[in-house]
Amino acid sequence: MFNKRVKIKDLLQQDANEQEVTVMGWVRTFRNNQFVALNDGSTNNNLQVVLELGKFDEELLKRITTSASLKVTGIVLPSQGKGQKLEVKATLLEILGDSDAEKYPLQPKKHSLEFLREIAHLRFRTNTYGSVFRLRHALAFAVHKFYNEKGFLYLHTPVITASDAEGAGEMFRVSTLPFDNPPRNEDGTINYKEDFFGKATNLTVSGQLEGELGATAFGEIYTFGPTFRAENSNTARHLAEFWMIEPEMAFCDLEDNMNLAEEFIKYIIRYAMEHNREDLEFLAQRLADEEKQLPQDKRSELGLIEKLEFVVNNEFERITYTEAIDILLQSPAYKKKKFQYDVKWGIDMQSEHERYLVEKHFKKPVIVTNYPAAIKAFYMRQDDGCEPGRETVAAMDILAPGIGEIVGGSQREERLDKLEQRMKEMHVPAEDLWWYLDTRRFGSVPHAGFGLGFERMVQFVTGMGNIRDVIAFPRTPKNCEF
RNA sequence: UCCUCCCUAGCUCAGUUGGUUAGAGCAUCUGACUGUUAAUCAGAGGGUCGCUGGUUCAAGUCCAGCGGGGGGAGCCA
Repeated sequence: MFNKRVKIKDLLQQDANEQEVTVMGWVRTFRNNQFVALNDGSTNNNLQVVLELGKFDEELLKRITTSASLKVTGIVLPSQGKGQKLEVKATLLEILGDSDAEKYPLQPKKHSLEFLREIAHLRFRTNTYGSVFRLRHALAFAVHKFYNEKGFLYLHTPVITASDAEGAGEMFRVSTLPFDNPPRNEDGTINYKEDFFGKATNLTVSGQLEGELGATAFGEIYTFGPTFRAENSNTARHLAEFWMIEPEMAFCDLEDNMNLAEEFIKYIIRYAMEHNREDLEFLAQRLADEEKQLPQDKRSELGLIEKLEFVVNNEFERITYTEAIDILLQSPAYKKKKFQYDVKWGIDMQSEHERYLVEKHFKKPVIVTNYPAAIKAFYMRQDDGCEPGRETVAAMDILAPGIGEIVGGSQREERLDKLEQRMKEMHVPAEDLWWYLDTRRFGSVPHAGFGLGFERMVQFVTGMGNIRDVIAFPRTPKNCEF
């Protein structure tokens, strides 16, 4: 019978009622041969278990080492010590699993995130990752809660896909062919007709195209699943396997799309702030301590919680691409030639430009809309009435301080002729996407959607600087451990 | 993929112009103490200096290649 155990988080919220309880967890520290700091993952706050001197066998006490797992039954009493409101005076103590202190890599001391990343299977047992992953859970739950309350249908789009048409990046090939000797056509190319699906297949880079199929039947749908990019990206904000949320709405234009994205982001942040306050406070303190070592000018103006409150309580700035370029051209940074890359209408904005807009100029999340058609995807709706040479599309990117692009979306091109013409221009094979084009053939409607990188959202909320620290088992180039 | 920095004990890091037996703090172990808060005090053990090769009388230290990691950039979410 294990299910009679009390979660430490719940126990710590009770009064010291002198009742008997049973708790289970892992030892964080064992002080003075008397005090066990026990943690069960429900909170960073440890339960103090008191072992009265002489009551327990010496050999048993020796086995209470860092991360040994314990079952403790005892009486909940007001704590005589200072660090906690209550404690459990043990009457029964059972070691469920020993932990060899000489071999166990985690110690009751500060470890670097780089080291902990190498022991990702154990890092959940630290306060930092405990808070990060409880927050990740809260955010994921809030995503579903938000869309459910809005009447969106959760659509599971496929992980394996045959469409290579989206151009969102390099793809991972999925195949059961023998890679050392695959069947070949007469011209030497690989014969995918012999492959499992009878054609070349890959892991998905986006559920959007399938999402549009759902939206043009259910009205509003969202997807929330894993996404794969085989880019050789070695940065603190890229993963080869990450999670993305992609809502797609029929009868929806660019402005509706922006409104939803802004409301959505604020909702899930607010949910985390309400439900995981202690974890946020812990991470805020961690970040503040870390920044103490930085020079004054590199430190954040706002603490983590102040930053989130600011985002939740203020409107996102909304500007067009053209306005963004004008701001950059007028900026002191541009005039002093501080930018490494040149600024002019038509460029794809570089990180330094986006950072200037978000972190220096507006100091809040910014939604940039109506990008040049030439630098955006084929499915984005072409703006009407553009002057020649300045064609734009109804795209919108949300840029967040410290993270960069957190949302990318657009109103979709619902006019069949315009879509087909654009696909031709961009060499997207229309015959492979016949099913996508059918939505424009049969009852086409104005519709829009966006993708939100979930890990980047978790980074933003937790303040973690490296995306590898907000996903349980990060997949990056040359790294697929665990 | 490019630029740049780093790799010394379980962890974090010192290690001088190349020079005898490579150090510290924390952790671990042993003992003491016992209402502690990353407990404290005393002692002990613990090293293929990332790997391979080169220069040299002599390499942790200099050079080259490879591997791994950090920061920045590109690609993007």
